[in-house]
Amino acid sequence: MLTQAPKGTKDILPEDIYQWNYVEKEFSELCQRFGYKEIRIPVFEHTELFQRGVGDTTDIVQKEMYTFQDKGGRSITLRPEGTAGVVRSFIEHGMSSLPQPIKLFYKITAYRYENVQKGRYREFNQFGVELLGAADPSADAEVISILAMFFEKLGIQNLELNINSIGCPKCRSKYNEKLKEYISQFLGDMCDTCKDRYNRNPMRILDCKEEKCKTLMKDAPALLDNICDECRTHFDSVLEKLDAINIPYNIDKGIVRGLDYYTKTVFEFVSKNIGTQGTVCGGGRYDGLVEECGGAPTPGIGFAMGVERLLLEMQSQSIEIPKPNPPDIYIGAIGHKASLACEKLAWELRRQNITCIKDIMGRSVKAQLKYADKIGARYVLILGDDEIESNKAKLKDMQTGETKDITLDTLINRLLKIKG
RNA sequence: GUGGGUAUAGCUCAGUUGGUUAGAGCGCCAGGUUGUGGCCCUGGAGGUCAUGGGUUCAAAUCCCAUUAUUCACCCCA
Repeated sequence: MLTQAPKGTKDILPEDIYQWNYVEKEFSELCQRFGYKEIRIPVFEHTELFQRGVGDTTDIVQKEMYTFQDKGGRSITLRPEGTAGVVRSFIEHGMSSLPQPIKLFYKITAYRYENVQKGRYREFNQFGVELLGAADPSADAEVISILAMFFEKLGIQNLELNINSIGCPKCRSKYNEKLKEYISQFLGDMCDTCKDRYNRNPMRILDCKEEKCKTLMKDAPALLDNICDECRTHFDSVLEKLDAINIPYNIDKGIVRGLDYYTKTVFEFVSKNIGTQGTVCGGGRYDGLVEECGGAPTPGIGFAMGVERLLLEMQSQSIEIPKPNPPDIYIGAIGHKASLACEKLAWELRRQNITCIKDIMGRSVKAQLKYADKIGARYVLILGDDEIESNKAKLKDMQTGETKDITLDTLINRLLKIKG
């Protein structure tokens, strides 16, 4: 146990970190290109924020939160997602009096106590965007287009965009009545969880994977066919805008996001080849959330993307991520005098932005060369007494194996030139 | 919370019907004359055979439990 990371957590090792750095950088750059600014929010919040924001009836709040009491007796929860914290920050810092809309993005870890499987961990990483203060369908389309462009930028193909509208509270309560009426005739034949859902959140029954429930629900009225005129117009307009920028989508009447705050547009990008947890990202509109959390009524829309799933998908599509450059030069020293000269030289090279590795093991020349080879150094310079005397050294090109005489004074310029 | 698979060196894996001191490849470290990598050769370090019980003269091997891991259900990113 002592030497084992807790269940559902993972080290990201030095040999893999370039992949994370790459997608993080690409995401940040793209968001900024759309006018979004990064926000960093706390890893933990007051538990009630998530109870209120994510919703008391959700699985996340009911059984998946890392909740504990701090030494001051407060109930604290590790964030299970990012939206609630961002909304809290929006309210706390009075962002409604900044020029609207507020466009934010973030890169966070999140925590859910669930059983682990492929593409699902207890500590996981999300990239997210929240757009607050814009009620227009253009906002929905913009947020979705960030994702489409992000995938395009990374070279990811064939993710399916599924989209739906789950209406506003008004049409949803009407629909819930209608749905319950439909279900009531054979409620007795459904699975236990669905019986439970019937009272708490009947819409979830549409999502049940039990065969018997599925067949019973086959002819159930779809929410999308029962939303009010305003929601319908909004939805049609979102689709029209997606068409205008050639983003393909499937209308999926079955999408019911698992968080209570969603209204109107909900969507997800799904992969078929990274296992059963194929949702790479999901999002939607949450026009009631800011008010629910104590702010002025403010529309909002956003998404969250699972970075582990994103990387899985990139691997499954064999997308190559640029690897970091190997060291420009390795400097080896023989003897005391040389090692002092070597310190000075390495310092100067590094100051000039040259990646320089030097011996700190006191190894033999042969071992130093071996090491330089293993770390992929482009050049090797060996310094001994002779070189210091003559102020000349042999610079070895590790790719060709050639060595050339070079005066030490010109080394830096020479390397800078080679680097381009 | 539920079900299946798996657990031997840093990594990938052998290990016979239970039978001496548990192996290989890769990796790591050192060496193969005086100051030069890759290939080759030699040597070395590194294992509580996941943990705890049980059966047996004898267990990495058979049985039970626990833990971890993995895949799936549920749910989600």
